Amino acid sequence: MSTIADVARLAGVSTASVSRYLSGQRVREHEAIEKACTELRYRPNPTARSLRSGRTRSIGVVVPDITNPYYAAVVKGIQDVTLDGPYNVFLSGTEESAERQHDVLLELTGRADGLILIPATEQSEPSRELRPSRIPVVLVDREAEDVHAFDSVVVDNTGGARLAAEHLLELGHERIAMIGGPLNTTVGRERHAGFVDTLAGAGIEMDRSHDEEGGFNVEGGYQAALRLLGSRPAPTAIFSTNNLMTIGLLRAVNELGIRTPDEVSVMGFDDLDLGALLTPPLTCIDRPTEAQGALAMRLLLRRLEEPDDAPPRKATRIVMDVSLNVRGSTGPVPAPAAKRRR
Amino acid sequence: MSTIADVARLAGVSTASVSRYLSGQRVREHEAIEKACTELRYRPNPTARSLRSGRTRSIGVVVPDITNPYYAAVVKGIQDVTLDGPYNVFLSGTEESAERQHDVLLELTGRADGLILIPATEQSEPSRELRPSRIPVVLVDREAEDVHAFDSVVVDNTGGARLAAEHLLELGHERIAMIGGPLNTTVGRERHAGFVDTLAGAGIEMDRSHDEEGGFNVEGGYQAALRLLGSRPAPTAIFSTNNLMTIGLLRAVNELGIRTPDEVSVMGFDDLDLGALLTPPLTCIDRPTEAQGALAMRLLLRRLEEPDDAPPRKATRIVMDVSLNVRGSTGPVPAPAAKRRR
DNA sequence: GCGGTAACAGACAACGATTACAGTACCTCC
DNA sequence: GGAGGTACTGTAATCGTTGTCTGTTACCGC
Repeated sequence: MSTIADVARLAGVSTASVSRYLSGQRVREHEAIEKACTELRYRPNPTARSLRSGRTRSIGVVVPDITNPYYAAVVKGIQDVTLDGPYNVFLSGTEESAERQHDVLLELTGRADGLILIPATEQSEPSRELRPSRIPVVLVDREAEDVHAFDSVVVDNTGGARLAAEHLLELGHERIAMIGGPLNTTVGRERHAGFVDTLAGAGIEMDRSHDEEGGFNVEGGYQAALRLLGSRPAPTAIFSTNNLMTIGLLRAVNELGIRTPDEVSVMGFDDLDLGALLTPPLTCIDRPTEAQGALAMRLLLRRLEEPDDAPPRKATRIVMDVSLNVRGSTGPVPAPAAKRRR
Repeated sequence: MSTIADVARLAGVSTASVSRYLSGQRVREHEAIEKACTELRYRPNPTARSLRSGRTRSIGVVVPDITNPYYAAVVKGIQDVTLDGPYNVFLSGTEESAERQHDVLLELTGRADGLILIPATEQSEPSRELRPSRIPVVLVDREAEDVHAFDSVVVDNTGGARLAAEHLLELGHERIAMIGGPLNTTVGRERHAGFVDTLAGAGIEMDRSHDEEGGFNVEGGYQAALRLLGSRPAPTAIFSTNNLMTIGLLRAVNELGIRTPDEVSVMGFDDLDLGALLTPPLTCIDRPTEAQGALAMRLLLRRLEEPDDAPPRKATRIVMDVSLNVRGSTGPVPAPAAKRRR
């Protein structure tokens, strides 16, 4: 690899002139320099630039698991925004482990100018690692304990859960179950509260045994669904509060040979990749995914482009709307027959 | 951020001693240095290290589209291997564009020690960008024109297509259609040849109108499927040669209200995320995904850890086996009735 | 012809780490 | 006591770039 010194020598000027030429300043020998650059196939060394300038021109993106289509979509949204900019993306996975997240954050704060983080768990308070380094951070999907410390992009979890509850109520369901996430996460809490409170507002108290927790993963959703579908009286509708648990739920329904929506209505928070192609197609709460990532990246860019002496700006918190996507997996309560029987 | 000089000052030693301490050499004042390091929360600046050592401790991973679950799985496999190593991962997307791939490669060759590349298209010969930089590259899934230039990890496309053809033949199908990929890609060619040749070997010539091309994307698969399902006589079985086109195919089948496998058997190359949960569950050619990524990363690590003066090693080409996963979407040819009718 | 001022030039010092080199202390052994 | 070895130390050069500082030149108006 040739260096700026090689170019300078070939063009018969100083390295300073080459540097100036590269940064677009007027330079007398610009023709000779340009010629030398192409001849030597010169590309400035990004590492040296970073050392000198103190900016790495990289951002770090930390997700729990890239194979989760939701996270992949967020990353895609981020990439769409970075596309024409100067920033490259470091991608790291935490596997939902607080310890690993700690390591990853420590590593990336040294290598990146800014971070987009989907926290693994909320106990794993990222403030400790992140505050001292002073680099800007945007949280996506989940929030940190100290909401005001970082910019964040989240969705209206409470509202989404309310939409789900209202939809099921409208269909006439009363024995309604939910598969929630851990209540020590904001997302878990909000979706739980939004759902339970809406039911309560309609005078329906959810049976304790119908209030399951599935750990936001496929297996947890599957086990929870098995318990729900085996309970008597069984729920006539089940709301799963994230995509992975919905997959577990569908697997359980499938294995038990239970018909949807004739015997039980099911719906999820988050669409599935093939949600529309399932039989019946999945009713769900839809939320923006790529748009969430894109928005997070724009927030981050705004921070990165701020001059160092700019007055500190308060953390921005963006809440994105979700919508109800009614397809075939929810239907009227299979009431009369089933009810009369007992 | 504190520097090695700060630590040295606080510990009352030279920067050289601190550096030696950090690299594990015996140092007299190691206690004072350790204390100073923790007190100042010292973390060595990776950029400075890179500049000095000439190694960035990063690798670049270039995929066409991270929202494709197959590519996401490959990335996951790569991450699993990097987990405990010193390497960080730059992730870039090419959006299947040769031009964008060109830019990305140019950018990453300057910032990474090695590259794992899933080429966007094969016309976009990556050799031109990559050869001069001398950094090791491993190709995944698709190959470059000059096979011997780079390590690669691919799957047995021909064998997979053969398995698919044999499966359909065993079920008694004769009017068999395929939705292939572009024939200017190795993958497209191999899957096409494997399928067509196997049919021919059984004395079955595929109708020209049943030999569709779907561009390896959802829309292409959908359009091709519409044409196939509308053709007369319609095929009794359709083989789609990648996951995206399979989604398009399923969408078309769904919209037209055609029953599988009663009216038409469908199968795909690559499993789908929810393939097992579809009704009927999807028969497909299964291939390793995360394992492909992990293997690629190990190949790359081997190159990266080679001393600079090592004798040049020939390119390694690894072909991974695929398997047939029979589920419900393929069945016996709906023969008698349909056949007799004409 | 001269002072003043653009408009550019090159030398050199950073940025933060590593490492070759050249000490310097201390110990051992004759 | 001195030679020679061991075990460490600090100084300074280096990686490739950029920005500051200090020229140097050309051209302007008077």
